[in-house]
Amino acid sequence: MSAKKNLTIEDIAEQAGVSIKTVSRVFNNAPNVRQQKRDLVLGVARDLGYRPNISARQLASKRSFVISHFHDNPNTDYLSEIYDGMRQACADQGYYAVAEKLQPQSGSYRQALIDYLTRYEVDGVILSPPVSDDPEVVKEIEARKLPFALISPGKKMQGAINVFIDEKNAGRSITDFLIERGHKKLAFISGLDTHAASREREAGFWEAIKESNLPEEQALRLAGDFSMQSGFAAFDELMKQAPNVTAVFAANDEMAVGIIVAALRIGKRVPQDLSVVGFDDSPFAKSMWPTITSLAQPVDEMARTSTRKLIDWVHSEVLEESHFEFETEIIIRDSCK
Amino acid sequence: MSAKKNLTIEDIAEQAGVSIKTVSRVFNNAPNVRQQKRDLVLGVARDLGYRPNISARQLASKRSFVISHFHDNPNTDYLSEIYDGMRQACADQGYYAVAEKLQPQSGSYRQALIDYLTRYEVDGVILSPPVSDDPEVVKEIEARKLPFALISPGKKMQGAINVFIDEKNAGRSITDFLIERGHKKLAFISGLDTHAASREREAGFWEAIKESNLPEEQALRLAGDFSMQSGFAAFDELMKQAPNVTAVFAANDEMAVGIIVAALRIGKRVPQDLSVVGFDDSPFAKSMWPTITSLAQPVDEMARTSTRKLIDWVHSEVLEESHFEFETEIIIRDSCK
DNA sequence: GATTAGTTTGACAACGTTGTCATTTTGAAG
DNA sequence: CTTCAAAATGACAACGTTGTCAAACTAATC
Repeated sequence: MSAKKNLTIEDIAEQAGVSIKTVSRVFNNAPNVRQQKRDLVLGVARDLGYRPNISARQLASKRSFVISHFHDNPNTDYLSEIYDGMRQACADQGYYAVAEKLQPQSGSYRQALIDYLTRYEVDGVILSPPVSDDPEVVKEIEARKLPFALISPGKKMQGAINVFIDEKNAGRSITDFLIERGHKKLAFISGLDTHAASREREAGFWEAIKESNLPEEQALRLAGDFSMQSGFAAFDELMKQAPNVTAVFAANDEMAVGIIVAALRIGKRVPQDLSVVGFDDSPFAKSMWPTITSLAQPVDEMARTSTRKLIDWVHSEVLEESHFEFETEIIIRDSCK
Repeated sequence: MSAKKNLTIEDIAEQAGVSIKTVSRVFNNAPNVRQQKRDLVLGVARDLGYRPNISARQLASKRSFVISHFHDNPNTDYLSEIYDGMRQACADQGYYAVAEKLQPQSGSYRQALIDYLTRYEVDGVILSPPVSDDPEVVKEIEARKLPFALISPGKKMQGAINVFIDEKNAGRSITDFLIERGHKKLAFISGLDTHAASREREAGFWEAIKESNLPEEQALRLAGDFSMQSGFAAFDELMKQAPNVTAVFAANDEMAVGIIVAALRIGKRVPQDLSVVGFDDSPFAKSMWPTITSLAQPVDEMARTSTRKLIDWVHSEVLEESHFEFETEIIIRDSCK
C-alpha cells in the first residue's frame, strides 16, 4: 500500500504550471481553454491519477451529481436493466445512479416523491411506468425545474426527455409474425389497461388482424394484469371461450409463462398444440421450457440514453433534442410453430 | 412554491442561541451535549425544516456517506430485496445506498472492485455471494480498512460483520417437513457447488435423511446450478435414475419451477404425483402454479441489519458485535402433498 | 471557598472544489 | 505598429459542514 496522499486540484495546477481554475475548467469541459493547455492538464492528471473530489464539487457547484430513477414496478429484471444502463452512463461522468421505489404509503406517489426530494438533493430524474403516467408526480418535478426523462410509451411531454419504443408497431409486428406462420385464430392477453404499453400493444394486435383480412371474429382478447397468475386464468378462460385458438400473444413474458404452464397442465403441448409469444424478452423467456419467442426492447440502452441526455441537460441548462425512439426486435425461440 | 431559502447550520445555531458546533454535535449524536440543548436544537431544526447538507458533511468529514453493495448474482429479486433493506437503513441516517454489479470484465472481481473504489469513495461495503466468497476481494477491502459486512453462509470472518442464516439447519428442517408428510424416497437438486449455500443446504438434507432412519439409498442428489434449465435437466435425469421418487427438494425456487414444468410436461401432477419444495421464497414461489412451498429467509431484514451495523461501525470506528444469525421459516403452499 | 478533573461549549481554520470578476493575452483590423 | 474586442487565464471568496483546540462551566473533594 502506497502512502495515499490526497491529490487535489492544486497539485495538478502546480505540476502543470497553471491556475486551479484552469484545471477546473478542463475537468468541466468548459469553453475558453486552449487545446494545448487542456491536453497538458489532462496529461498531468492522468499521470498522477487525479480525480476531482465529488463532495467538493457538489458543495461548490450546488449540484448533487445524482440521477435518480423513480419507479413502482414489481418487475425487478426490468428495473435492474434500467439501473445497469444508468450506472454505465453515470460512471462516464462521475455521477451517481440511484433508484427509488415510490411506495405510496404516505397516500400517493406524489407524497412519497416529495418526501424523497426533501431528504435528498437530485440533479435529474428518470421516471418509468406506472409512475411516469402520474400527472401529479410530473407536476411536482416540473415545479422544481428538475430535468427529467420519461421512459414510457405514454403520451410525450413537452419539456422532458422522452424515451420510448413504438409499442403499437411492435405489437403489430409480433402479431404479423404469428399470422405469417399460418395461424388463423388468435388471442391477445392484455396487461393492465391503465398501462399505455398494454393498450398500445393491443392496438397493434388488432391492426395486424384487420390488415391481414382475417375475420375479426377469429381474434379475441382476454384481460390479464401482467402477472403469471393472470396468465393461468386467461388460459382457462380461453379454453372455455375459444378452445380452437392456435396462437396466443401475451402482453408480457410473465403471462406467457402462465399460459404455457396452464397449457401443460391440461396436456396441451407448446408449440405443437398452441403457439405462444410474449413481450419484453425477460429472463423468463430465455429460461422457460419451451423458450419463449418474445419482443425485445433495448431497455438498458434506453436507460443509458436517458441518463446521458439528462446529464447533458443539467450541464447546458437547456433541453435540446427531446424524443428518442428505439428499435425492437423479435427474438425467435421455441414457443411458436 | 415558497421562496426556497437555503437553511444552513448557522440559521439553526442563531435561532437556538448556540454555536454552530453544538448544532453539529447534535446532528452527529456526538457526546457531551446537555440533553436540554439537544432538545432545543432538535426542536428549532424541526420547526425550520433543516437538514444538514450532505456534500458539506462529506467534504469536511472526509466521509462519503455511501454504503455500497457489491454483487454478481443474476437473481434480481434477491438483489432488489437487499437494496430495499439497505435503503431503509440508510434513509434513517442520511446515507446513500448504492449497488454495484462486479463484472469481471477487467479480469477478476478484484480488478473490477479496485476500479470502482478508485472512482468512488465509499464508507462501508456489503458483499453477498458469490463475491463475498472471493478472498481476493475481501483482502482488497481489508487493505483499505473499509468496514464491511458479509451477507453470506460461507465461513465467518474476523473483523467483519457476518450476517447469515443457518443454511444447514434450514435444509434439514425443510427435508424433515417432507419426511413427516410420509415421503420415503427423496431427491435433492443442488445449486452450484461453489456456493456454500448449496453445500450447506445439502448437508442439512443428508442429516435429516440419516436421523429419520430412512435407508440412505432412498435418497439421491442431482447436480443443478440454480437455473431453471438445470431444474428441467435434473428432472429428466431423475426420471431415469429414480422414477419412484415422491418428493424433491430443490436448492432454490427457480430450479423448483423447472422441476414442476418438466413434470407437467410428461403428465406428472404436482403435488399429486410429486411433491416439490424450493428455497428462498422468491416471487416465483408465490406465483407459480401450483404455488411452491419454500423456505423463506428475511433478506431485507438481513440487509437492514448489515447496513445499520455498518453505519454504527463507521461512526464508532470500532466493530462490536459481529455475528447476526436470522431465523428462517417454511412457507407452506400447494406444491407438497 | 479553593482546587481539581471532568464535562460542555465555542472560535476558527480546514475540506477541495466552482463562481465571480478582474487581468492578461491574442489576433484581426486599421 | 497601434488599437480594440474577444478569448484565455488567474486571484480569491464562497459553499456548509466537521476537526482541533482553547475556554468556560460544573460538580465533587478537601
